[in-house]
Parts: sequence; C-alpha cells; structure tokens
Amino acid sequence: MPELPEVEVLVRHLAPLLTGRRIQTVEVRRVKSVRPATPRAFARRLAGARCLGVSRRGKYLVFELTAGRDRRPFRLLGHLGMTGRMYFQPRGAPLPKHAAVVFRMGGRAFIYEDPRYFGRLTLDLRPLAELGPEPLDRTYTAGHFRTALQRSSQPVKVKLLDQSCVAGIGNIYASEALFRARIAPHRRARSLDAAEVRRLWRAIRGVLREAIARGSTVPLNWAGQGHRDGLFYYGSAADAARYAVERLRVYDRAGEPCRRCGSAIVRIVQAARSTFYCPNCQRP
DNA sequence: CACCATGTTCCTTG
DNA sequence: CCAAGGAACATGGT
Repeated sequence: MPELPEVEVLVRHLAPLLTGRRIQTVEVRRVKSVRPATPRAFARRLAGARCLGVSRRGKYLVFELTAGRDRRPFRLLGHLGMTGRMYFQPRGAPLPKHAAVVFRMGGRAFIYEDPRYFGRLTLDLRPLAELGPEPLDRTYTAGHFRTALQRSSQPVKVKLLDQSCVAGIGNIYASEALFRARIAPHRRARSLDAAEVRRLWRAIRGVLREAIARGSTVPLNWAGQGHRDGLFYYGSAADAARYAVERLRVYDRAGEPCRRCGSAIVRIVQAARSTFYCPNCQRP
C-alpha cells in the first residue's frame, strides 16, 4: 500500500479537484471493496452528497461529505491496501479491469481501482480510533515515541509497522528510517536507549517529510498502469529513472552497495515481511 | 512454475 | 487478558 507520504501526496492532489463537487451517481462493482458491504446502502448514502474536503489520517484518506436536508456532515474513509489508486478517468478511456467503485462527478468518472482488493471504502470510522499519533504532527514528541516503544519486546522494525504505535509507516519507510537512524532492525523496541529513540524519532519524521517533498515535485501519472516502476507509487515508467535515483537508501536494494559505506545491503525476513539494512552502518 | 509484492485482520499459540 | 507469529485475502510482475 501506499504509505503515509503517498497518501499525503494523493490527498493534496485530490482535495482541490473534489472539494465542492457533488457525487451524482455511485456504482459499486466489487462488493468486497465497500462497507457497509451492501452496495445499495453504500450508494444510497453517497449518491447526491457533496464533498467538503479531503484529508489524511495515517494511511487513510478521509472524505468530508454532506448530504440530505439536514446537511449534516459525515465521513467516508478510504484505504488503498497494497494496490489501490484513485483518479479521474481520462476522457474516453475504458474502465480499468479492477475498477472497484465508480463515482460520477461533474460529468466525469472518478475511479477507485484496486487489483488485489485489499483496500476499502468505508463509512465505518472505527479504524481511526485504533491509530497511534501522526508522526509529522507538531505536537508529536520523542517522549511519545519512547512511551510507545517501552513495553514492546518486538524487533523495532516490526514495531514500526504497528499503526497503534505511530500511524502511517509501512514496510518501505520502516527500513528507511532505521537506516537513517543507524539502528539495526532486529533490536528489541524496548532495548533502545533515549538517544537512539530520539534518533529514530527524528529519522522517521525526516524520511516521511522528504518523501512527501519528493512526491510533490515528481510529475505523477495518476491513472498510470503498473505498480512497480520504482517511482514513488504513481509515476510513469518513462520518467522513473530520472526521479528514482537515490530516492531509497536500503529498501529493495539487497546486494547493492550502501550509499554511505559501500557494504552490501542485506535482506532479512521479519514477521513475514522483508527488511533491508546495512550490516555495517546498522550494527546491533 | 516459483517467488515476491508499498497492508490489515483474524486465528492460534504461549 | 496480552503479545507474538503466521495464514489468509487476490492479482500481477519478474
């Protein structure tokens, strides 16, 4: 799935396009992709609603909507899973194979597409309550982070993927943040001393902020096909090489030289997910 | 064919 | 009760 930076860039892209627009019709093509899982109830709630704004919480997109006589605002949550995308369909383009939901807005089709169907559009807001703090929030301190790590005997890399610890970090940026903080991924979360916690806290914020800045400067092809072009998530293959250089320091670079010391980057498996790190820069 | 994939949830085990 | 590990979900790329 797109992680926090990808979702943030998408939200910034969508907010001005959707705000003020009315949803004319809703077509649910994959029942699994919506909740409530009855397409009728889902569509009835959303058809005719107006979008008041789009924001992000962790990896969730939050759509502020209003509808009906009372104009009472309500929210729709979007989670892109591993392969979800949202975009206005280019005029005349055929509906993609895995279009899960199609909204008609302003005479155009707004598509929620998801080949693996791990993502969701949901009116159930309970997932938000489970999320930990926003890592980029001004009020988020190293002290908060330390408290969250204190009682965990999990490897710190695995703990970073726990959305109740900090919201928004995924498999790519977990490895990237640990490299930046020069902390070995196998370390138990509670074994980090205060200085290490602070380094990792800074690294997380730095890595996420830079990724957002990078994503904001790349010419993104929102409706593009193909998911592993090495560029942010949405990029077009033609431009990928130019922008992908040095974007990631360790993720998916097993066997390649560390950009800091030249040692070969190592891949290990933790909690059934790949972790990448430099055995020299990140010593236990 | 085999293996891998930016995520979450549910079940089992300790 | 909790923490931790693993399977399951579904499709596509290499």
